[in-house]
Amino acid sequence: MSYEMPEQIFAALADSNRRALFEEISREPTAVARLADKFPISRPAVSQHLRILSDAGLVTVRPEGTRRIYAANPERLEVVRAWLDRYWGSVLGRFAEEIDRMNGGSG
Amino acid sequence: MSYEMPEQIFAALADSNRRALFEEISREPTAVARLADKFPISRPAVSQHLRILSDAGLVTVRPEGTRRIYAANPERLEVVRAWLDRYWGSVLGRFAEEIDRMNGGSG
DNA sequence: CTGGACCGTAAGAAAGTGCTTACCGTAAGC
DNA sequence: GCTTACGGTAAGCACTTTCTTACGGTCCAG
Repeated sequence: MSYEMPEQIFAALADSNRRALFEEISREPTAVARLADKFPISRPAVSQHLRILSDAGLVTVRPEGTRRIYAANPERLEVVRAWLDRYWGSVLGRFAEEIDRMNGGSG
Repeated sequence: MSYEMPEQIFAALADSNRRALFEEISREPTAVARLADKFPISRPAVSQHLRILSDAGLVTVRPEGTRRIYAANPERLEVVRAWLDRYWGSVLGRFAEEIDRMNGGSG
């Protein structure tokens, strides 16, 4: 396949805590401890979620002293949109074939 | 919240077998046994995936004799697109604020 | 009614996920 | 140096997911 599989991205976004973290980070680049304060999970749990988001390319890190500031990488969501567009393209393509067939295009 | 949470949809699409099943079904409404032939998993496994896709509203069923024909419900993906749009809206909103701030909008 | 095709569900095994606590390394401040 | 704040990672646990086989129910053909 010539397009990137959204495997990790969908998996990353499938968890509501991760989606919430991602949206929070999108509002403002944030350090880990601060995220752990805002969410009802421990700091290591936050770290682990951030790891998954990072592996999916959805967030980036910037060290700042002892802190690590996580920022969103919204462009990465283009992969999802591309998947949607491609999907719709093929579905609409099939729909067009159907219409064509109903108009006697091949029968 | 005034918009529907894409919880189940993202979860359903997070599995690659399920995405593949969904795309296959989108190409053409298909019976369970036929899907089981096309995929490297057992028929019950297919049934279970279809259940999850069905619960997420991504597919519909139509009985045909003893067969059950599964068809895709592509409109359901609008929930994903809506999430993306809403996300981008807020991100771009923040970006605009940033620009405004750089132009001395509030400082 | 009997036989065969189709399919959902139950049960159980194996693997994966998400959380916690405990620990260790690194950077800044005294 | 010593202490404090910060955060990644390991270990272990509970829960969930995903698959299998086994079973039972439904519809059509004869």
